Amino acid sequence: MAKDRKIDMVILGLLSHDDLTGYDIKKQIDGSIRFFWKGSFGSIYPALAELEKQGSVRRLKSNDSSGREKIIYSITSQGKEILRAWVRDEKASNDLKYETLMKLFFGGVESKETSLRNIEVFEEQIKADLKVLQVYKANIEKVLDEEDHVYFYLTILFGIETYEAYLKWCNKARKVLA
Amino acid sequence: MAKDRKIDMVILGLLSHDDLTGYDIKKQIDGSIRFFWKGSFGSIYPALAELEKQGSVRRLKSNDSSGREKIIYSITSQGKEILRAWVRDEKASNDLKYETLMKLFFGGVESKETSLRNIEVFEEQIKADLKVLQVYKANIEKVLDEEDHVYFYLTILFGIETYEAYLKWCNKARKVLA
DNA sequence: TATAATATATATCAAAACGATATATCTATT
DNA sequence: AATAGATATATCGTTTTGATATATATTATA
Repeated sequence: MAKDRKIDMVILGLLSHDDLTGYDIKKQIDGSIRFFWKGSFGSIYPALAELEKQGSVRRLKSNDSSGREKIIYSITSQGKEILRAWVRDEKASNDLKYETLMKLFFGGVESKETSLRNIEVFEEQIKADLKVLQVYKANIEKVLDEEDHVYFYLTILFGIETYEAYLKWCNKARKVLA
Repeated sequence: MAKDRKIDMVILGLLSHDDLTGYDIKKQIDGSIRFFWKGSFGSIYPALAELEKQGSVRRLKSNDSSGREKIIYSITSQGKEILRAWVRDEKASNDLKYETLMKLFFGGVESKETSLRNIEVFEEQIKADLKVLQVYKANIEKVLDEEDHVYFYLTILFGIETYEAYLKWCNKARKVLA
């Protein structure tokens, strides 16, 4: 047991760049890092509460004049050290769950047209995501000289490289099935 | 709630090819489909028990003469229909969790050497997996004429295509960091 | 031949994550 | 003024993970 909660590292990582609310964290996960990670409110909010209890993050006063509740979190020096230790740790689990591929793997139980359709749906999604990635790439290339942007840039390149490979595979797969 | 359990589809899919034990299912997940899916005993055994209760799989008599307990499962016609309906359903969630990429994304909190090392570890793993995939490919190309093997072949091609893209990215990433 | 190590096989459990839902406020649009 | 959508926190049942326990069978090695 005592599994390491990966969501903690996402949170600490994002907070190492900026002070954020739980909602902000979710937005960033669904935005710039969605090409290699995902996370839900159901894990973010409880994790923030525990990280605060542990002293890895602290609550900033919400200077929102309205009654709207909003909790802005900030990383502490302890949190920074935990993040650094995790980055230094060589072991990393890279897990993918491609339901599309699983449907294709078991495609023999249905018609060839069904599999072709599943490939098509996958392809459409990838094409849409690739467009977004290319916009990210163009924007970040303008500010690449700033130190921290290099790391963001690398993950964008990863997304583009893999998504282009997916599209290449879609074409091959179509030919093999035909 | 009432989320659809993906592990059920893995199990039904694998049982649509062969009668298997829970242990066999785990071996197949860790073998031929590990390039796009993963699953643990903790989900397999409870899922098998529930699928049996639902009538989607049935228990075959273990004709093992020894005292060794061994439960061989077989898919029922109901199970086959559930599997087919899932394959026909266009929606599919393709989720990846690349801890390596996350470490790189937050690489700014540590030295450049640390990030280069993380890339190196990733690259070694991918190279090893790629070799396995190429062996699979060579073997399956000998029996490609058999109907069901085409679908396996497609997933192998997917693995090779994406892993080669990862390696290309590793080289690019090294250059960008340098 | 004994014995140690590894593979086979099922099962369970706490911790983690998912995905959906509830609640409420703020902002923009019609 | 009404409505729709974005912001924001929180919780809950379900699913999955990853580790561990238990026991037998097989293979390797001393």
